[in-house]
Amino acid sequence: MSALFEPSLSAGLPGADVLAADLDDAGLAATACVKRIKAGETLYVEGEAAPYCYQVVSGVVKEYNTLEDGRRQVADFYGVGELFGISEVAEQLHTAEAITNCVVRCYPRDAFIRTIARSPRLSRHFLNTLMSRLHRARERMVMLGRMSALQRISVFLIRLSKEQATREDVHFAMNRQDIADHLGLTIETVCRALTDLKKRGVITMKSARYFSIPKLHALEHIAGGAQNPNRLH
Amino acid sequence: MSALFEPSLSAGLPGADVLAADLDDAGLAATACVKRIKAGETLYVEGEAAPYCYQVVSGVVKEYNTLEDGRRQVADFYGVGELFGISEVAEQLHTAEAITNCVVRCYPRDAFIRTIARSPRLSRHFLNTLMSRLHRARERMVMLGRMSALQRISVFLIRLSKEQATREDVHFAMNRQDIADHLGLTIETVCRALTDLKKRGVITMKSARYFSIPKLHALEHIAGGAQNPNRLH
DNA sequence: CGCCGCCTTGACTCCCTTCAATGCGAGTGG
DNA sequence: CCACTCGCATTGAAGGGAGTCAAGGCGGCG
Repeated sequence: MSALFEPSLSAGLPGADVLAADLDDAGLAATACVKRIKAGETLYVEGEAAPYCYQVVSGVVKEYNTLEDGRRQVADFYGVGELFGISEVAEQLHTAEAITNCVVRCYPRDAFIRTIARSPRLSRHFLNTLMSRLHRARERMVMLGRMSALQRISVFLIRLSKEQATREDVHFAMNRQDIADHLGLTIETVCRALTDLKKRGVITMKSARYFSIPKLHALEHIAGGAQNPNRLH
Repeated sequence: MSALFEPSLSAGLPGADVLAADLDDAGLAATACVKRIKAGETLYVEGEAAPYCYQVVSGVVKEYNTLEDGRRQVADFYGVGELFGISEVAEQLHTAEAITNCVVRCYPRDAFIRTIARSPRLSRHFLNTLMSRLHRARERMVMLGRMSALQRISVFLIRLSKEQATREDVHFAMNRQDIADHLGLTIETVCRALTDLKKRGVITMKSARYFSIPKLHALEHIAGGAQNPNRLH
């Protein structure tokens, strides 16, 4: 479907995980199965047993946590090639849901970990994946803990733009609610921030799901914290 | 000095990292050196080269990022036994500073990674460490993105209490500013939340650096999101 | 005692949320 | 082709939680 995130892989940007080919070499391909899930369907739910871990073959998946009151925090979005659904315990820590129609490869968790640990090459690769995942999480902590709504949106738009390796007609695979849940905002605040950026001429939007960045420099300046925090309203 | 975090290690709670003994076995001890740093001193700064990664021998270390305007986001606090200062690139992503007087063991980064990857046992152990670190980061994202000040403080107090395995005279190794920077709040808000919990009788404090939890259940209830978000003021 | 760093409290402001209404595009059926 | 609907996105108005600014309070130490 949409090519979201794919460019990041071919470009070698963060997002490239352990390659399927590598896993094949290690004999994991035989144990893996492939699953198709439609947009909006849930792959697994927080708390349930985790016999498998997954890799996106096509489409985009989101992982999130739900609070008692129903609000959600989207931990991350995963695109083609990315691994997800694996943790130190055999229990899912998040709920995973397909944002677009998806194809995912499922690896039996225990065999996966055993195989990875046995191969120095895979170990190293997977360690790097985890460390860079941790890095991403840390960057998001800064965003959630210390940035204004406008800054968060700016950072997010820049990220999408980089992943798709273009400043023209960058695509939102996720809806406004998902963006809000990812950035720790409400859907209204997301809209208002986007409107604000449009009014400033920093971005343009040909539809709700596509934007361009005519003034990347200005966007980066806002994202970077600009002396004047560039608040909303 | 203070025993903060130590109980967590003996209790096997998250926090126990690759054991020094294991690293010794792998022949890394020979390459490691030990360093003493006084409270308040900086071990490394965001952006500089990262020839080493570290493990806390005694004391408590904080890792943080600084924004243009000087505000900080404390990514994590590390206690005895925990590894820190390692990422997928040979560059420090955070600034590390000693909160108390500390002793840390320094491992040459490249040798460390190579050795880990070569040993299935160490690989597996380190993978688990990273995954649980990622888990912690994700939990903090929920906290930063979706919780009120009172909830964040409650979660933090519970965490400290668990790590020190007591509900009596739990110790803050860090000052209020560090707590604020960790929880994405201001120092004043931290104080007010603590005062609020004291007024409710949920916690008591014999001094600014020690607290007890007479009503753990109530604290957990507040941390858990309580239908009524139990806002501040 | 008096200084100094850290902590606490108060008053006010403001960004973001909340609540509510409207807009808009896609799909459907008459 | 158009009316209708439904989900999603946008905009407006009002209120509140946390930030900001400012003034003490408290404990440790020379």
